[in-house]
Amino acid sequence: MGVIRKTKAVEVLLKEFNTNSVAISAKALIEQLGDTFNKTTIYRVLDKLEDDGILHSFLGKEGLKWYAKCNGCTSTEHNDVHPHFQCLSCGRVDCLTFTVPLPKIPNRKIEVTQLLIQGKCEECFV
Amino acid sequence: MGVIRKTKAVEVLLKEFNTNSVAISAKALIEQLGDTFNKTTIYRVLDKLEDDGILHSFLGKEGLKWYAKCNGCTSTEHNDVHPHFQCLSCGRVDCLTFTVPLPKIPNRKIEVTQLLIQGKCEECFV
DNA sequence: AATATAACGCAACCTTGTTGCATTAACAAA
DNA sequence: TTTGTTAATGCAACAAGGTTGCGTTATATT
Ligand SMILES: [Mn+2]
Ligand SMILES: [Mn+2]
Ligand SMILES: [Zn+2]
Ligand SMILES: [Zn+2]
Repeated sequence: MGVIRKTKAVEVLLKEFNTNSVAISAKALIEQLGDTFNKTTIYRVLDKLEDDGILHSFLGKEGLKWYAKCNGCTSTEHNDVHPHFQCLSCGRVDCLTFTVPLPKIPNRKIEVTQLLIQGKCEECFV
Repeated sequence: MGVIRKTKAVEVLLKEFNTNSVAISAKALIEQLGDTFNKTTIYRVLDKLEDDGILHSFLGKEGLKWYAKCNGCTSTEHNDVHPHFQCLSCGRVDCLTFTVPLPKIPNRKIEVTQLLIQGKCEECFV
């Protein structure tokens, strides 16, 4: 189940995702807020916000867990699935708005697709 | 640098990938061979075989590291990059032979793309 | 204000993977 | 075949990201 009480931690984490439009890793949030909140709390709040359809998560480089705001998802329906882009120079990660059409794979049922594109972002691309 | 001496561990691991056509996780190899070889050895041999262009690696569900045989790669050129499919029922992972065309992303340079498709494999798809 | 319990902090733990170092074994030269 | 070089191994200790259990705190309801 998701968030029930509007605690300080929920408030601060939500603000973090509302002021930044990029994705944020759990690791970065702990580095940034670890003095204010215990890392267990941060992991738990992120998890609950994902349950609520407010955030979605995905794995970046080296298997690190990243979170970003959802668009039009609910606790019952997580529909906004999309590729993510990770800059190999500055580390920045963001959501891409397009979807890639996959070819039919015979006799297999596709349930999830996760696409991570790595390269140089607008800032780092000369 | 890659493998220089044909040791027992190299031999056994290579056979593992030659008799199975699927991908194998480092974790599974350690579970299977951990009595015969130290896990450190297994990790190191896999790493070297990848350097040699004999194996390629990628991250599966939950950030676990998987390895599979390369086709036509060398130590200097790792060209066979492709999507992977992980069955959510039986856990089996294999390489997909197609490539997905990505749209141009303005002002960004794409260097790597990793696509993991999850669902039900031929065996588990009813 | 009193109560119920969701959320928290803390410590201890788990898992995958890595590092340093002494020992062993592959391989080629003698 | 013996010897010498050093790549590869085993072991123990560590690292990092994340999880769990439990006693305490604070939010929300009455
Ligand atoms: Mn979403
Ligand atoms: Mn390859
Ligand atoms: Zn960048
Ligand atoms: Zn399957």
